[in-house]
Order: sequence, then structure tokens, then C-alpha cells
Amino acid sequence: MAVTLQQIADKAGVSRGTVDRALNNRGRINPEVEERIKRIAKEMGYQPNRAGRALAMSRHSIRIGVILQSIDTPFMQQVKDGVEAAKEEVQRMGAEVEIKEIGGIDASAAIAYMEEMRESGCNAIALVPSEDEFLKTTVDTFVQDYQIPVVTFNSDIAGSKRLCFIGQDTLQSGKAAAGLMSEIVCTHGKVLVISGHPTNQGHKNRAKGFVEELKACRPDVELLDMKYAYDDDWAAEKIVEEALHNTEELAGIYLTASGVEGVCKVIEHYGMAGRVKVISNDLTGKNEEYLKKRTIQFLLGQDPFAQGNNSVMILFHKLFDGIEPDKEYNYTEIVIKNRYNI
Amino acid sequence: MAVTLQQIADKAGVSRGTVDRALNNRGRINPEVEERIKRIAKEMGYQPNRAGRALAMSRHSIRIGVILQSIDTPFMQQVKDGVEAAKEEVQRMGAEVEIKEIGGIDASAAIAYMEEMRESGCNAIALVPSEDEFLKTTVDTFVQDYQIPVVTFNSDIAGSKRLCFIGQDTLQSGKAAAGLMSEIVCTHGKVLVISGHPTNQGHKNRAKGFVEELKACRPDVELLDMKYAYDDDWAAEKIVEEALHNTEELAGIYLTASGVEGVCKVIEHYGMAGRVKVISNDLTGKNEEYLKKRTIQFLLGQDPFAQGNNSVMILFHKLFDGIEPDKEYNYTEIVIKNRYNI
DNA sequence: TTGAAAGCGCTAACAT
DNA sequence: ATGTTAGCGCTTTCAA
Repeated sequence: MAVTLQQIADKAGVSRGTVDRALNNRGRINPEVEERIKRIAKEMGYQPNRAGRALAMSRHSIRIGVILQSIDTPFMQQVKDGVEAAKEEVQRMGAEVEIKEIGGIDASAAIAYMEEMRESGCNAIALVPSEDEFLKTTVDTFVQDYQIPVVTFNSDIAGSKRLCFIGQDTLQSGKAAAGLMSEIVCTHGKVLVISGHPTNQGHKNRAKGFVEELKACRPDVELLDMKYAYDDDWAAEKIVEEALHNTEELAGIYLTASGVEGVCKVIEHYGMAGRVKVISNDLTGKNEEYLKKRTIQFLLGQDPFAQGNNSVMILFHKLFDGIEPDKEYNYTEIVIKNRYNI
Repeated sequence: MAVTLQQIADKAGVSRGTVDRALNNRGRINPEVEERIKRIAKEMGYQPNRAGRALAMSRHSIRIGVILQSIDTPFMQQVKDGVEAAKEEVQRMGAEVEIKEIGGIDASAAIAYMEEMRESGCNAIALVPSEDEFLKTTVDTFVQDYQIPVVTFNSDIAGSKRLCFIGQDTLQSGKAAAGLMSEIVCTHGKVLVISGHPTNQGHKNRAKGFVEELKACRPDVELLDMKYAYDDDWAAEKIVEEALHNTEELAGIYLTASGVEGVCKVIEHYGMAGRVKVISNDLTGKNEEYLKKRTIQFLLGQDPFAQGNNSVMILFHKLFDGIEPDKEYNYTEIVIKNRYNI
């Protein structure tokens, strides 16, 4: 049986309450006694029993708020699955989780939900943010003035006082894609990068990482001018069509964001599947279909489930165990999928 | 606050004890009352509180035994890390985990440890097995006669009565490797498969999956006769050297097991790094080095951490929550790594 | 500054 | 067949 508070108390010749005060730095204790108890606890290899703690703390329930944006995308559904799983788990430890969903991007809705959560007694908030100055200010206010820790996940708010970020290292993801492209694209072919929104940090980073690394690995291939599809299939379609008309040597396409269906339709229409190598992001239904059909060669995943799950768990651990996240940037794995390991 | 046994008892007009008997099928209860209570519990959305249960059960402590073989390999160390992490976690829920390590392969040592664990009161065992008829019989005896569930992980014992297997789908892993090779190997090149031991199921499956799938995808490439390196670098070195001498068109090497260093030394010596594509398995130190250096193009991982972790957690959930694993084969992810996402 | 005790949700032994 | 109760390890309040 593991070491208990009582055993430490016995050995130290004090009561359970005193040991508790010592080990949890609650004050109102003789510093010397505190030292001694801490030493004894360490010697005995004390590990607090989570069950006991959970039970005792279940009166002052932990309450975590989660705000998801763009919930109408299949990708965000996967993030939500991770949140739901974490919710189940921490609920069984006596905590509560409140999930709010926003269709599309709406910073003011997010702010409204944050206020609502504060009023309903949330002790912490996990947020999928969007780029908005007022949202950033709100986050800072929550952290500093209200002492409510906020973590961002999937996207980040650069320069804010959020506790940490959970999501992909998009720059590195772009590089990984370049590594793949450099292996599969034919000599002296031309490669097209189609990004999403010019303002989106994630898209921008992926494109940057890709271009940087492809230039380094494959100086022989020519990078065409970057295009933006604005997450739109029709736009992507037009871009690819134009590229195919302008050069016979289109050898590869890297897509930093949505638009896969548009790209693949054109590729298939011109019978170029497998000849023009396509690499894209996120393991959503359509993407996987085209991967299986071999119109896409590789998909890069960002483990959306882990993003949702870890966000809640990091907050839970902070509130429950008092353990701060060890890193400011908690990157989820860069997952490489071909048609055999989806 | 979540629903408690007491709330259900109040609503049903019975005592906590009765509700407990009803929901946990402990018998000694009026079937009609049992039905009614179960219905009410469902209506109220009852989820047993893990903390309460853990605390109450901590008297009759759960004890899980883990037996690792080939612990002297870096790969198995990663499996062990997963076991250790799970140990920490379940210990904090009041359970105990006993880990035994075996250097190399030694079925009789494994059997001896199993007996030892049974005597020391283990309720369940997780085992990295080896192919041995007596070990198989022992596992069956434990499961059937002693009612001690056993799971196998990393390797399986085909046809035994173990509860389930946690590890890689090696056939599919071989196919994934073939998918990669088919994308990166040049036209009409020759590909060499170097396997480990001819008797090892995992190695055999990987080779089979690879050959099958490469033939299907790339009928233009010629597969050289399969060789066995017996997990030995020197043997692998000789094999590659010979292959390089016999053909100028060696374009790819797939390694199902150990021997990477031998392979890479030769490749580098002849200045063929990057020209002969190398795909191998497992993310161990040496492998990663050669991946970074670009002598290896891809490594396939089998998430050893998850193998160790999940094995313990599956047993814990069975003993603690009474939840059987949902699948007989719990495959860990087939991880693809290039030099950018290690 | 410290000790004593109640109570969190659940299980299991005991009582009815 | 059902009710009652002690107790798991911990936190927190109240008393000393």
C-alpha cells in the first residue's frame, strides 16, 4: 500500500492536518515542523492519493469552460471529440466541464461566452481563439484581474497572457511536407503552393516552412507563385486549372488549408492523378477519400483529438494537482499518413 | 454536481446498499427492484464516481504484474517507459504494479515470474511473450484455472487464451512501408528486403505486407531475393555489400528488423546515401540519427510507449471498472517519420 | 500553531 | 431481500 498522510503524521508525531498544511504550503504552520514533515514525506516516497483528494475536493467543484469556434467544420468536430472525452474523464473525478460552440469565426461571441462562464463560476477556460484585439484584451483581463487561467488551443493568440498553447507547430508541419514532396516530386518539375487566407498565421507558417525547406532540399524544382484559395474549393479548382494550362511540368501541389476537393477534381479530370503529387493537411473525410484513391499522396495530421483532450486535461491538472503545464507551447504530433496507415 | 448513489436511492425509496447491489449485479436483490433502480439510474444519467470507488476498493488492492523480455534493447526501454507511466497513474488510484524484466528471450524465466506473481497475489498479468509452447500452456492455465487475466503486448501468442493483444499490425506496417517505397523509388530499380529472423512472426508479416503491396503498386521494380540479417548489423552489412556488387540498380532497401547501422555504413561508404532509398522500423537512437542524416528516408514507428501504457491500463480498467477490452487486437498507430517530424 | 472531526461517493461486512 | 455502517485518503472547518 502506498504511503498515506496518516503514516507521515505518525512518524512525525503530529496530526494529519499538520502534515496536510506542510505538504500543500497552506501556511499557519511552524516553518521548522514544515521542513521536517516535508523531509519525512520525501523519504517515505509520499505520493498524494488522487482518489482521496478528488473526493475531498468535490465540494468545491472544479469547473472548466471550453469555447470552440468554427464548429461547423469536420476538423473542429474531431477537436470536440477530444474535449468530450476529457470531459467524461474529469467528470468522473468530480469536476465539471461546460462546452460552448460557435459556428464560424466570431470573436465577440467568444467574449460573450467567456463572460458567461465567469459568472457561472468557471475556474478556468480553454479557448479556440480568432485574431481579434478585443478578444486578446479579454483573455488578459481574465488571467490577470480575475485570476482565471486561460489556455488557447488549435490557434494561438500571440503575445497574450494565456497560460499556454496546445496545437500544431505549423512551421515544422510545412517543413515535413516539403521533406515528403522533395522525395516524391520528379526532377525539374514545378511545384505549386496553395495557401488558405493570407492573414492566417497557421497557413502562413506552413507555406513558409514548406517553401524554405523545399528550396533547400530540391534547388532543381521551381516553385510557382503562391496562390490563395481562401479555404474554398472553387477557388482552388480555378488555381489548379490555370496552373495546368500554364505549364506542362506541374509536378506537385502543396495545400496549406482547405480546398482539397477542388484541387483533386481538376487533377482527376485531366487524368493527372499520381503524376501531379498532392500533399495536404488534416485527416477529414474528403481528404482521406482522395488519399485512398491515390489522388493525394500524403496527408499531414495535427492530432485534433489530442488538442481538445490535452487542453482540458492541462487545466484540470493545474486546478486539481496545482501542476503548471511544463511548456508554453504544447505541440501535438505532426502525423504523416499515406493510404496505408489512415 | 454529478448524480450519486444516494440520490438514486432517495428517488427509488431504497438504501444506498441496494442501489449498489442493483447497479453492480451483486445478486441478493429482488429482480423487479433491480430493474427499477437500473432504469432510474439510467434516467438520471448516473456515472459512478471513480474517486469514491477507488477509495473504497483500496483495501482489496488491485495488483498488476508486468513481464518484459528483451529489456536490453533500446526499443523495449520505450515500452517500459509506457509501463512506468501507467504504473504511476494507477498507483495514484490505489493500485499496485510489479514489473519484472528479462534480458534477451527466455520463456522459462517468464514462466517463473508468472508463478511468482501469482503467489504474490497479482490479479492480472501483462506479458511480452516469446514463441514457446510451454509459455502458451502457462498462459492458458492462468486464464482458465486461476482466473487471472493475461494480456500479451508487443508480440502475441497466437491461439492462446490471453484476453487480448496490444501491439502493431505488422502486416499493415509492411504495406505502409511499401506505399512509401513505391513513391520514392526510381523506375525499374531493384528493391531488397532484409528481414530479421525467419521464424519471427512480426518480421515475417512486415516482409509479406511489403512484398505484396510493392508488387501491386510498382510492377516495374524488381524485388531481389529476401535476405535475413538476424537482427545483426554485421550480417546486414554483408548483405548490402553483396547486393551493391551484384547490381548497379539497387534503388531501395526495406529492413523489417534491426541492422540499420550495418546497412547505413555500407550505403554511406559507397556514397549512395539518398540514391538507395532506405526504409526501416522503430524510432530508436541510431535509426533517428541516420534519418536526420538522410541516409534513411523513412522510419515506421509502432508507438512502443502506448503498447506498454495501454497494456497496463486495459488490465486496470478491467479490474477497476469491470470493463472488458473492446477489441481482441488493439493495434497501435503505424507512425511514419521523416527527418522533420521525429 | 496545532489537533480533532466531519464529510466527499463508494464498497463490503454485518445486521435485520 | 434489504438496511446500516465503517472506512478508504484527503481537505477543510472549527476548536483549542
